[in-house]
Amino acid sequence: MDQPMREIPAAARHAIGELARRTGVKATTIRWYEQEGLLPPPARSEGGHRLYSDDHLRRLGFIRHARELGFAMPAIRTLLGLAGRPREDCTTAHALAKAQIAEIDSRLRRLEALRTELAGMAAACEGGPAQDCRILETLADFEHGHCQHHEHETG
Amino acid sequence: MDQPMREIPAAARHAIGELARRTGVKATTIRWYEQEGLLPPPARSEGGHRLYSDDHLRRLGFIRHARELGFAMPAIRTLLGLAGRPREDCTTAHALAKAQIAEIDSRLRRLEALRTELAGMAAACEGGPAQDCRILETLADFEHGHCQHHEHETG
DNA sequence: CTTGAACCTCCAGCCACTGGAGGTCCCATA
DNA sequence: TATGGGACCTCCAGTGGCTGGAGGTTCAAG
Repeated sequence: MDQPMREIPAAARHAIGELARRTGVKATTIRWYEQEGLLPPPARSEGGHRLYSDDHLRRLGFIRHARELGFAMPAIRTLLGLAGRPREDCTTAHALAKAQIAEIDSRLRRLEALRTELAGMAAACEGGPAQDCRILETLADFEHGHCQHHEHETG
Repeated sequence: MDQPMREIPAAARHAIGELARRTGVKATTIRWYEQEGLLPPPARSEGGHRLYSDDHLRRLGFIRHARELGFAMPAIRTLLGLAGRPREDCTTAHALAKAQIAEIDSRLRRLEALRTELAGMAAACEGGPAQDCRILETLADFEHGHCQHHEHETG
């Protein structure tokens, strides 16, 4: 009997392109994460190519997932740190998640308001020359809503 | 009788700070708009301070309003151009507004999905040590959703 | 005339990457 | 073993839409 069990998976070596393919994070971005200290520097081949372990793969997946959920980099750093200290209480993670939800809620409200206003503008416009266009008119009404919504989001 | 009518309002001169106060756009941003060609260079005082006309004020209001609605700079340039050619058909404005609505709709859908996932994570976590934290667990599940949502928005 | 707020220019920095230039390495096939 | 071409390397500049600071000048009120 051969003994394939001795090959522990965590030691597998993956090129950057493979990591990119498997996580959906571009190779350039992976290198940038390394530079920023989010991902530890991997081993290198003799020629200098990066060789990643399964730990790298997992960590990168964690980062990607957190990014997709809209967590900012500082929050991700915190979460990564916490994930690496399993005995610590997870209150921080909880707080970060709640803050993220609150952030998303505020964006949702803002976007819904924008949507309503845009839809109103678009519906009011009946075509024809620009001088009669309700869209342009509404935009030009610069006094409008000046004090109502100065929470800025840009979209 | 004096003749105050001769003082046409469009010729009034406003300092950059006044423009900033009245439009809610910071002075630095106003200067930057000028640099980017969104706002024409205003007159200057002898000492070099910018002196804006009411036309500037209106144009800046237009820009601010469009920005608040989430239009990107290129779209704003187009809208400004259109607003300056009143005889032209406003189809372009209509199309831009519709595109903006579509963009907002897509962001809304994405944010709603994120909200759902985050809320689920937060609800599943019952506190305790990080090693049992469902939030961290979910984040670490890097295979998760890899193929479902690769429209990226980052929140 | 003095004060100090407002203004000026220039330039660097923010976030989270992205892309290009110019070169090197790896490995599958002939 | 040679070769071709794709994957990889580093370095650096650019993206959008501003923002802030340094260091100096001007303006208007008192």
